[in-house]
Amino acid sequence: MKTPESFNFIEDIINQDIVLNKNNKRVETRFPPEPNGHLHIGHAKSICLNFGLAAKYNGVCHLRFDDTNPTKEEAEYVEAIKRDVKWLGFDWGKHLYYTSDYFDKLYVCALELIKKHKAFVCHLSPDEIRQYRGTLTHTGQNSPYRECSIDENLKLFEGMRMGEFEEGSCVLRARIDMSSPNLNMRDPVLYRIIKNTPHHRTGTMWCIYPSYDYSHPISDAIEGITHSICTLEFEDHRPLYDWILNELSSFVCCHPKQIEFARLNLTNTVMSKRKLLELVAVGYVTGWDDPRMPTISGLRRRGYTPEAIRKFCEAIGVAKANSVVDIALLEHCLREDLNLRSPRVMAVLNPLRVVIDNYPEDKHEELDAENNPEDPDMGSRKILFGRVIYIEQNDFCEQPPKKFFRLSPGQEVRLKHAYYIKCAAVIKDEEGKVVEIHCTYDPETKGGWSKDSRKVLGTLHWVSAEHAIPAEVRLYSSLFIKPNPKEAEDLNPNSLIKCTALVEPCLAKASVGSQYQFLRHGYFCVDIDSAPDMLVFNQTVALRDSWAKTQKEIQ
RNA sequence: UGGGGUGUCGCCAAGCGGUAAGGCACGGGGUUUUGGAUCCCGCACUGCGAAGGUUCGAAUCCUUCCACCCCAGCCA
Repeated sequence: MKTPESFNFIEDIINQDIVLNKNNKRVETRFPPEPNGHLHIGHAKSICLNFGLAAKYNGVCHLRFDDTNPTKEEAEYVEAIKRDVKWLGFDWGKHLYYTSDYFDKLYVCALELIKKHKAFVCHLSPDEIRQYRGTLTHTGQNSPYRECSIDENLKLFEGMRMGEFEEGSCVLRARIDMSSPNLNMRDPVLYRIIKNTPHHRTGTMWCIYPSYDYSHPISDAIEGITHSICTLEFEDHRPLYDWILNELSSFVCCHPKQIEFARLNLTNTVMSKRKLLELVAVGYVTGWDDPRMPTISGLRRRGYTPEAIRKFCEAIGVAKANSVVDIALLEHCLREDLNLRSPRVMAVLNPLRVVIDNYPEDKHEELDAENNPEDPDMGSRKILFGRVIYIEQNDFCEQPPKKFFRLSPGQEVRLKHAYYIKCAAVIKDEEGKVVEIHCTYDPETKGGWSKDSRKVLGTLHWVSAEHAIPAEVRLYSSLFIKPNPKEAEDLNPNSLIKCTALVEPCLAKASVGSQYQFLRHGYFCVDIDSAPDMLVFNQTVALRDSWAKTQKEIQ
């Protein structure tokens, strides 16, 4: 994490540009998603970076949909992306753009390149283009169409636009250098023909579409972007980005600076659109918003907060080294945020029936329970106590290991907000499994305090058998077993475990999305699958569990 | 084997010639009506991919080497 005085390398560049009075000290960035899929936590890094930089330098950040390939893009994704960016807490204001807004301008620029003899229509087949391009170690060969006259090219390109050629029969190419060691400079494709696939915004108005390499620098320049931030794999494209803007300098007003940074990788998950799509398509997850997915919609449904994600993006820093961030850092940022805002509530996931023998049969009491020890302003609620309660199965052990602070024969524990109890008898089934225990309580310890201030080691959560309501709880762990998953076989078969829990009655009217801490378990939120008669909770993240560590040491 | 990048603690990441920030993870302790939270302490003892060199002084400059990542879509 950076100290307040330290800047990341992009900020260093911006600071220097400001000192040199570049762009009139203006800072303008953009987040340019292609509407061909859903945003994920990796995009969040880019969004936080671009919008964050703009905010920090009193600039603006545009949201621009890079919609130059109708065969892959859909309007539905546009709306989903807007929703996600907004949810993350960023506002593009009036700066919502589409590359397709610039198709006319892009076309005129292409004409200009042709007139300068810097672009030509090439009739080589895709396969031939590949062959002519050469390899990493061998230079390419000039296309036989490279020396066609300007007038001929103008005519042909116009023909392309008019739909006179079939898909794949020809393309517009830049005329740069087939012997360049940088393959991107070997006469790259600027326009290709796409017929029969209407564009989600321009319909059938165009049958030629600009490539990323061609449209991106021009779109940036049109919008007056000062710093065009992208990921590392575009580093090789920067000479082309600059070449295009230099050749078009009389047509576009400014020349943005392309800066590349390392994309985010997280342990135990995958980030590429292809792999995420595969998880959805194969049905390993229920959809893009499955709570196990690293998509923004998945994280949102899981119960992540925008604040936690932003904090995380701040914590991981921005640099050029390829890296894989430990998912534990994301979870740390999440807990840090949820700890302060989540009301505490009791839920028993694996119930064990407890009868308190010396508690009157028909009696029940209302007890006070604070909603959040971190925040007194969140107030308190009443909880109901009675003769029969449920505790967690693993909060009882007949023959406890060392350092077991919970209920066992002879050991006194506190029921949170209620009374001290002691185990008096254990009832088992034929197989020897504990099915019920009988306890006695100390009436002098109401609220969980004793006058003699005797110590109890453990405090257990519980619910009243008579009042608790059932709820489905979905427990999640990482989608992949290995920190750096490669194949489907690295998938975690137990990434989702469902169970039926007993929860406090106050949750009966909990609304979808609302977030709670289930005491001693973790943070949970109400899932959209909830029905009036059956709440469904997603485990957002478990509480840190030092007992689990101690147990491992003991073994 | 061409070009472009990157290598600082288990994982991120500051450092920009003056003697290795911070966060996560991990370990120890205090406190605690969540084995939560919180607080304190420890955590790169000539070490910054390696080897040489320049310098009073090098993670920072120079040289050579090594490792890893990206590029041969009419995808972005």
